[in-house]
Amino acid sequence: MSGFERFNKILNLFSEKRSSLTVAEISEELKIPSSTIYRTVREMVLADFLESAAGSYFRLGQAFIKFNRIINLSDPLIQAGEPFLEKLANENPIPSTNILARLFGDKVMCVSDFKYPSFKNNTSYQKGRLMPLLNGATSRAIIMQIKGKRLNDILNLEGLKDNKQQEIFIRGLDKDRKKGFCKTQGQVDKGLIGFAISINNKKLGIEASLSSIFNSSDYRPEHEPTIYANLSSYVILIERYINKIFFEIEAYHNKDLNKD
Amino acid sequence: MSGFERFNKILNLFSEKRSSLTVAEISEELKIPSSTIYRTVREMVLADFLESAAGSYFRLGQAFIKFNRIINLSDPLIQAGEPFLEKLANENPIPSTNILARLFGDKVMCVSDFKYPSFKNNTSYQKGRLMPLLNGATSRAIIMQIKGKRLNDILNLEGLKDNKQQEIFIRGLDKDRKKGFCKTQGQVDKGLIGFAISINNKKLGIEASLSSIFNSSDYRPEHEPTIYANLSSYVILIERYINKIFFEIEAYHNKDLNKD
DNA sequence: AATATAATTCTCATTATACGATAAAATTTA
DNA sequence: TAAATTTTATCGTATAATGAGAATTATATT
Repeated sequence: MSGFERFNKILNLFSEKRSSLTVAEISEELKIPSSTIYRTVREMVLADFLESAAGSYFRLGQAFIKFNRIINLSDPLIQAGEPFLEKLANENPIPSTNILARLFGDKVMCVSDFKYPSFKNNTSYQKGRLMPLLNGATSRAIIMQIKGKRLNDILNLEGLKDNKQQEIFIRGLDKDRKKGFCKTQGQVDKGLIGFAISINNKKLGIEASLSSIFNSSDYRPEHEPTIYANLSSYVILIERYINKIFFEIEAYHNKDLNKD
Repeated sequence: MSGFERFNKILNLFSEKRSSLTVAEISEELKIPSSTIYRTVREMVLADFLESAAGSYFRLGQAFIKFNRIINLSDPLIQAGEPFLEKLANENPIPSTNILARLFGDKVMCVSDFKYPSFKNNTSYQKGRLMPLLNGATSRAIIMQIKGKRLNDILNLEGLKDNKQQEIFIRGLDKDRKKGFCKTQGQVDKGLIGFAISINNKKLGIEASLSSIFNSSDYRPEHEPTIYANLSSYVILIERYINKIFFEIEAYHNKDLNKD
């Protein structure tokens, strides 16, 4: 096992449920001698990736808060989209959670969310959380941007290996792509209904979606036109803003070049 | 340079201002051959610490969003304190920003903040941002919990090496500690005035503070009693809640032991 | 479409350094 | 204070990281 691999494996032992670990526990989990773990953990503490807590436990360190902040301040999608989430929530005809999600490699992650105060249900969608790739409107509106070999690779990775099932899934995506939006009910959380539209920027490598999630019990068919109108117009605004950011980034890079 | 050190150095090239870099740039900055950087970057991309963006640039990856979320959901201080920040803002006599900050190693970091809607000034205090260690009430209320050799080490690290200056600074802290609170004006941001009280939990290794920041122009001396009353009562609540969490964590660990 | 240029991966010999067993030291608990 | 646990240090060895350069792939230019 290489140094970096070990580093990564140690970090991935931490979770919502298990937020602190002892060296002995890490050593046991990874089947690696504790003398080695001690050395690695010390390095990680020194670099703020871990911090020592009470009772010889270690937990995740401030480096993640720091780097997360940098992402928040610089991610084009978050920059462009976050300001609109609250407005979208206010304009929706019924209480909603509104989500910006992005494809990272082969995972869909929620990068920003705004919940209308009176929206009761606790959605699975929360900033920083990985989403099921094949379920829910949020993810579908992202996956439907991907085609060909890459789509097949991702579907295989997600366990959809059966050729017939894959074909059905892909045909469903094709339909949604033609319609221009996704709508799913209860695929991720029971009692919820979700609507989503794709956000895309090739130049920045952004494959994302904007979605609104409602309680099925609040929802009536006559709401649908407003929901789509809202999503569509905000997606246009967001994509335009992302494009603006792209040119700013490019200008910044070019400025750098001219310095030399 | 060791493998982990390189990994860390690469990450620390990223900042708010410089949020994406090419391999060539990294190689140039660190004076390391690009073949090596390519290999390391590839590993980091695979583990989601970096992601490739447009134009052969790389930026910070989703791992930081993920781990940041785990911290948010599990950090005892954030769990215990965050729910009170909005209430504190509402109860303060004038518009304020309210901050939970913590000592990590030798750095003070804001881990949560709530700004009252009509509070105009853009404070330097934001979640995820490192704070100046020797200035501002927020930091002072943390530093004043530390004594002896450790305090000296930190002061030296921060550049306060002159013995006489150190003595003056420490005597100031002693006074604040006796008073039980800190108050500073314009030390971090001009035109702002800050009040802070220490939060402490030895068992969990938490050295923190709760603070309220106001515009100096809004502030009148007659506000002070209310400000301190608010801060004090919320610190008591927060410390009590942290203690409760400590026992929950302990119970969880013990449960684990019994499994074997 | 063809070529030029840049970006990325691969190969391989060398050396550095990460590794783990064990001992020593420091810290915590009884 | 002693006992136990946690953490650091030591050191020979094996392994895995390194960097130069070639080969491949992707991107840009004409």
